[in-house]
Amino acid sequence: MPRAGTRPTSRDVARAAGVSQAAVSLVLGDKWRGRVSEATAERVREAARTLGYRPNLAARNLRLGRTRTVLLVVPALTTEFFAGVYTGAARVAAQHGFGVVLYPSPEGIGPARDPFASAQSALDGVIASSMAAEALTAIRGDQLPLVMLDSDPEGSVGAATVNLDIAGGVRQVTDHLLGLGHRRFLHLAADVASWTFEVRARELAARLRSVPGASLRTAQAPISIRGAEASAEAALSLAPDRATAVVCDDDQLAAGVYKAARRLGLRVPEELSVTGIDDLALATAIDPELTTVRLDAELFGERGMGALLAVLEGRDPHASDIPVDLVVRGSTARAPG
Amino acid sequence: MPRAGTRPTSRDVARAAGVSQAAVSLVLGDKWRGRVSEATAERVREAARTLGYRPNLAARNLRLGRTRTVLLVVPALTTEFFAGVYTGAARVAAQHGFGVVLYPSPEGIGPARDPFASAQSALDGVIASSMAAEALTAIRGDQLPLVMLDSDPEGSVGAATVNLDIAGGVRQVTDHLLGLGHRRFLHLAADVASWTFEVRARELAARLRSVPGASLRTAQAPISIRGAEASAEAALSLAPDRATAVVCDDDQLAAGVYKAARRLGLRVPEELSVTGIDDLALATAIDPELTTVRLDAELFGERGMGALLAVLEGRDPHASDIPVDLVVRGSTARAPG
DNA sequence: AAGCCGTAGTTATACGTAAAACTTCCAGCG
DNA sequence: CGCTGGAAGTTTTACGTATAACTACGGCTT
Repeated sequence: MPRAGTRPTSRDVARAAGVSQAAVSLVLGDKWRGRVSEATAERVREAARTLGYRPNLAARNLRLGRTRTVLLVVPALTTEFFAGVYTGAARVAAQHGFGVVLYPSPEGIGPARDPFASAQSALDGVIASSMAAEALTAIRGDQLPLVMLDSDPEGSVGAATVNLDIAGGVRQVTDHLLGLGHRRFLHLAADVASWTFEVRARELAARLRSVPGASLRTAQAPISIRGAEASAEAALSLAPDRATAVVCDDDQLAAGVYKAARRLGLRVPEELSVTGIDDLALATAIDPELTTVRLDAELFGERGMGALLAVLEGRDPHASDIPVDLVVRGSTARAPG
Repeated sequence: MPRAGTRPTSRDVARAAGVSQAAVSLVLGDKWRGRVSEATAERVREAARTLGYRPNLAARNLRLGRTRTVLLVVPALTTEFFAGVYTGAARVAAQHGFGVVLYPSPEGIGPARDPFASAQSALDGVIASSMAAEALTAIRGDQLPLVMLDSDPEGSVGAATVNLDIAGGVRQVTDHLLGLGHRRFLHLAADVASWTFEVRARELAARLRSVPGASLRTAQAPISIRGAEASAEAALSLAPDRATAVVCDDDQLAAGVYKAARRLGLRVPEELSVTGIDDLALATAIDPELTTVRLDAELFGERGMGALLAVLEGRDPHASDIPVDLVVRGSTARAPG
């Protein structure tokens, strides 16, 4: 009989079933074939059920030296994108008996010097978005198996990388706008130092360089609607050779451009075409609906977890970029004039 | 010298500092006053530093019988609201040496029968949103300390509750619209069985019952822009006594109403006033900006964690509702006619 | 009949930490 | 001078699990 108020242990189950603790461990761990008779095994299972036995994870983790838990490090969860990444990662993890702990970037959460206060040694591996930069050094110090999301394949020596084909998406957006006759571009860039944004800038510039008569201006903005509004309003005020198309680093920035356009009396898409990246719910909430690049966040998370599992099992995390799709909606139209 | 490839243990630190393992535990656990000399303590700290020692959490948890980790159960993270709740909870938790594990509602994540596959016994307590209903029974079975967010104070026997003053918010919204002359109301309700939504319906109905000539119609919709659009379009098509004000259960639903209004050729706010609840970024992205009730998600999370800490320490989690604010923007105007 | 093997278990141990209980030494007091 | 008491440690144990190593026994082969 287990002492009241305490959770039953495998020893309590053993006592109830009239066997040794080892037998309980074997049966419940599904390692009993040829070691325990079917009748005894059933008695053990029955005892565990009636006592409501749950193995103590701390003890198991200590014994096994691993936790079957991985950490997902993401920037602030201000959009549903990383929620989707989490969902995908957690689904694949669950299929393999793993759990995923979500670690949104500090930003006032705790002692920033130790982003892993709650996790520390209790992890088997880490999946980290390149946007959560400051956490990386700490991870490296712990030399845990690491998968980087949307990060420079060259720069992340040692770590596996899983990337979205952002370059391809930007190419599609640019070609779409060029096809509509646009030549004067504004790139509204996120003011975050992260590879995934560098790719956007690089690809857009590269694409436009090959087009005679094309011009590209760049404005930086914090990733928020208000921030984008201010930045875009300033950039679009230069009347004479104002841009006719604004390529934004993400959908939130695009929503800010809508507001700036409204203030300036510019109609979207007649006088100004706007594009985003992400395809958030926001993209269809605003009017006109936003032409954007759809990123499959859940697939991204699934692939990330898949790669980490591969690393953990000593397999090769063969990385190929995840394709993205241009979704043409009402925010882009033929260039004016 | 610790064997290569393995993390150093407290015994390794002890060896390096020339003391016993117990001394290391005392020093690093800050329980050494009067038990270990300052000089020895410093030697231990130095050794721990140079070896890069991190205590093994599994061992500590096993020894102490607690994990200093709590679970936050929330519905899907499709808006930034629960991200804010997490941030607030995690901040307070960190100040008390606790960690918070986020558990977004299953919805295809894992074996739904066991929502705590990754957590199980490794928890000291749970904070759960009433919107994540199915998880509750499982929690109850584990009889962990529990704090419910936005849940019926009567219904949640035994558990502490922390609530937003949603009723007050609905009252403010209704009074605002009544003051603008509106009498025909449509309530666009979330089709989720949860106390926080029941309160909205009850309070709105109660308020309007006391107003002569006021009418209230209700339409249900899934919490998404598309869902709200379809539901609102149907409800607003009844031409003769169509509602002039739509009170929505949250901002996403309100965004759907905008789209329905656009399809029906109704101008917001001239012909139709619309209100939301939450004050998400979305509220200022749409045009006109949305009149809504601002909920302080971070404060909500802080209070939730505070209440749980109180329960864990045997104190009284004195619960008072968290005030909310009506934010009047461009989506509400005088009733037409 | 001796040896062997498969079945059905048990006993013993290790994981790393925290802390209770013990030891040793020395200073100070009566 | 013997005794007390505090300082500064050490030794030991327990937490609950998984598993390696061992035992006991009956049936079968040779």
